[in-house]
Amino acid sequence: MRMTSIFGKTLREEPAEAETASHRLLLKSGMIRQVASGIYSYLPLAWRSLRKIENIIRQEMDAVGGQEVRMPALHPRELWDETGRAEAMGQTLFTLQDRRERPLVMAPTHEEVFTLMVKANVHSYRDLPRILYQIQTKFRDEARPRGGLLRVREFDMKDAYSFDVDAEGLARSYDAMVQVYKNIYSRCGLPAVQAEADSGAIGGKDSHEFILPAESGEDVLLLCPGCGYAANAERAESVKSVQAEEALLPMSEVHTPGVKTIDDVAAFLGVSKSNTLKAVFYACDGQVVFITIRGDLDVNEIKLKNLLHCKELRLATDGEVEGAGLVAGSASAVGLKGIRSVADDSIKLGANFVVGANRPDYHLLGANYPRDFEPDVIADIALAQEGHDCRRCGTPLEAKRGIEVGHVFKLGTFFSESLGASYLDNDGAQQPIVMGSYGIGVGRLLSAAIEQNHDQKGIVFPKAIAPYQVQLVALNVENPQVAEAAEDLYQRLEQAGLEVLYDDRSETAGVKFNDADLLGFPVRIVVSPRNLNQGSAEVKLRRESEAQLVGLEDVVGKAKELLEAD
RNA sequence: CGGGGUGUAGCGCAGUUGGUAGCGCGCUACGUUCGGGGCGUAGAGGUCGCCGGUUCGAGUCCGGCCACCCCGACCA
Repeated sequence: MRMTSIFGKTLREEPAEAETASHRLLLKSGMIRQVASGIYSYLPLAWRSLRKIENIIRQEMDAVGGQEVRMPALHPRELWDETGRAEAMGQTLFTLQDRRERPLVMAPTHEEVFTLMVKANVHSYRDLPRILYQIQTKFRDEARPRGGLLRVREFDMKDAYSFDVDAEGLARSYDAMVQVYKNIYSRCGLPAVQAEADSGAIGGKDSHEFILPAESGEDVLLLCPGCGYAANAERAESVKSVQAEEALLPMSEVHTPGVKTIDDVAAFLGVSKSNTLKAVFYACDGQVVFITIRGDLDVNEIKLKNLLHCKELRLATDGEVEGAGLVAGSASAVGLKGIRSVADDSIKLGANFVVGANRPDYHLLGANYPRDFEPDVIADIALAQEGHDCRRCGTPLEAKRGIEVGHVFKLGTFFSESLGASYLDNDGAQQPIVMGSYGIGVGRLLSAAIEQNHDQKGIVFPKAIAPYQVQLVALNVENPQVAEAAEDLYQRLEQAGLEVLYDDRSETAGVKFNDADLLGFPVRIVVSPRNLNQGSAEVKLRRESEAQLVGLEDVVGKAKELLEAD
């Protein structure tokens, strides 16, 4: 392709809208164009890269026996009502009506239609296992699209679904898919970390996310440098310190005028925060829930939401707290009646806690579980944080922001049971099909790859996903010798099967070099009067600063060699 | 949905007390220059986000709306 022919232009000035590196570089290089919030057009360079990513995904999926299919993006809403997901997805689901006012949805994912298709085509254990996938457009009305292609409302996604006879089969499919994902990231130049993830209210038991550490990411990853444990902060567990054993003291009241927060209580009474219990009030589908957690810890709302099985969880309003007869700032579960009470298991790790006295300006000393209070449920609902110790090896955990570049779920039988997808086992008994689901966003992978691979001057494309492999730069194209040599080289490079973008514009050297650095193809070849005087051209990798002079006849070989070694 | 910000040429921006809209980049033509965004001359390019109001007159003042960006909440 010639630079004078290609559709799309690089920008000289920084796009004002873009803050994250990949967004800025995608706009500046003229690869994408925004149409509306979270909706983008892809120009030829971006599209070539996206197709390369898709093909890598196809190759890896096919290698484990995945079969590519194609599902509709438009679904009848009743299908989503049947599994309850229309309600669960809420406003994220794009909905519309057809001319007869029948409700439809623009599909955000495809568990339902895949399950139905399998229901129609799988009847026996002999038809299993299967792994099906598609690469197709998804629609999600995200509350806040951001970061260019990082979070958008319309995007191409590879979604795969596994269908097995039992949990053991699912485990095999799941492991195979995990390996597929690792291969994909490695080929795309992404050091993604496999992390334990929350599977959501409808997901099954096991779930992992693949997270690329990056400042621009939206997720928080907790990593153990000691043993490699990695988990999304939504789900991570950590060691809660254990207080030294001490004899139980009787409860006694203490006057604490104006003291409300845990910090104030600990400071006023001269105790550590882990010697206090904190009361937090949530509204779970409108019902006030009383949470008790040790003062040094915070509530993980995802864990709490999963525990309570509620659709909507939020902090209770002041009105709701008062209405429930609770005293904010001096509340505790001691003597609590008529309100659902949940506690973090940290209440067992210590004794003689300071708690609220349930009347303003007073606290209680020497509160002990279960002598003085007994919550309805005790579970791990604490937020793991940086500096907490790893559950497995005790090393302090590190926190990193990251981009979720893939998510795998063990779904179990939720969808097969709600939609009636079953098979006959070899005893002739009906069994629900056991499912897994696996997703990768193609555009997010591209932007993540750029987040990971760029420098001050521009993109440094990993070779497998670069729109072109070679940028051929001719300086002084008006010079007939340069034009002739560059044309000849261009032909020979293409004949050798290399993908070349030939910069045949009459621009100055600075413009061309800056554009070459911005676009960031792996190999740059420079033809100029200076090089031609030595019968040579210059060959250089984008990620290296030093070029080498190579005889014109050897340039094609050198370019191939560099690409293979890269 | 809460908080903050921005809408003027393809991109980046200026526009004073209200008086018929400007700069840089890019684009077109010509000339010059030629190894890291060179220079000159001449051009083309605008419903000033939208609607309403005030006024002789609104990019500018007032009211309403819309869009986009950032932080947070949310995210099967």
